[in-house]
Amino acid sequence: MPTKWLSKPQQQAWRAYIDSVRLLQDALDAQLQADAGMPHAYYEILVRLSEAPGRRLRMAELATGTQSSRSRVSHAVTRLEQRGWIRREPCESDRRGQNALLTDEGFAALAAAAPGHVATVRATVVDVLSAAQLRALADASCAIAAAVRASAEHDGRE
Amino acid sequence: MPTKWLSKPQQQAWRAYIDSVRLLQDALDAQLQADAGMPHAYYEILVRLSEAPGRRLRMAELATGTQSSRSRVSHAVTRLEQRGWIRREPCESDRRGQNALLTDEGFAALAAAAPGHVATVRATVVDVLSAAQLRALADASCAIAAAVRASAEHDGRE
DNA sequence: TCAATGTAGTTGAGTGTTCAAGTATTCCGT
DNA sequence: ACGGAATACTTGAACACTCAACTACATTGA
Repeated sequence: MPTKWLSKPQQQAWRAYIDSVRLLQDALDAQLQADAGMPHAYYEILVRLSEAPGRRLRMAELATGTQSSRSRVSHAVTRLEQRGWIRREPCESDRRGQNALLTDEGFAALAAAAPGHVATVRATVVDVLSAAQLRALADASCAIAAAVRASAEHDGRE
Repeated sequence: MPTKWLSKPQQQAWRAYIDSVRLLQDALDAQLQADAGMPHAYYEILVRLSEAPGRRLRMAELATGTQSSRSRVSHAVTRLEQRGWIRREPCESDRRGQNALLTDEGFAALAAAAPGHVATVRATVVDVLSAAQLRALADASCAIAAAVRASAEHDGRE
């Protein structure tokens, strides 16, 4: 099957999108690294844990919750454990499992980092889009996420 | 100033967006790594060079063109040079400068990688959104990119 | 002309991510 | 009950990126 290339407007849209994504991610990482000493991915891990009952989650849940690989989470938790922000504990019901548990220090670090992060998110995304634009962005994002998951499944099952 | 937290719909939109971004970037990297042996960032470097007159660009232009830091591009070009896909050459007009030049092998590698990449972009983004959605995504992206650049400038000048 | 300042690019150390391979445990079918 | 397959998680090596420091050249202004 011959490749169906992108039309001009499609290509422009794609580039605008992917460029903005790179800029935004770098900005988020830079802000959190400078002000809170952690990359954005780590911040998201702390957020998930802080919202979980008992501030603890199975490693796999943490991975799916943050759209990450198990390996990534495993390494990240190791790092966060070294800083005293997370503890590991064995899982009751499944002896293969581990829970990651947010410590009080971790919660404090998250609480300290949150205002600056939210300010950045507002300054770069939420406050520069109209409500309708933000909704449209969310809709498109859901469609994209679903498509990525679908195509990953496709690849997996052959 | 007390932090102005995100409203519920704002937070949902933000999470949908940032989750989809992570999924998509990982998918793009995985596809290109598997099929073409390079990460997405390297692919974009080759694309920029392929479109430039004489297939060559100053390092700094390459950096701004790919929304990257100079350091990132410098490391990447070193790596791509080792694979024979890029060559460096001194710049005529400014003896501090370097041009990155896409080799024929590099162009061939890009040509080989392009169909698979475009297919992924279609399957995950372009073909799953309506024309209107894609336009909306592009608009939002432009606003985001502008805001990121503006806030970076803000930080820089103090 | 010359010193000060700015710009272009590189480098190395430290950090984060991926990939493949590993261990340990649980699940499933017979 | 038991052997094979699946699941949960970790690990180490290779790779990519960041940050700060560095060299080299250019520009500015007195």
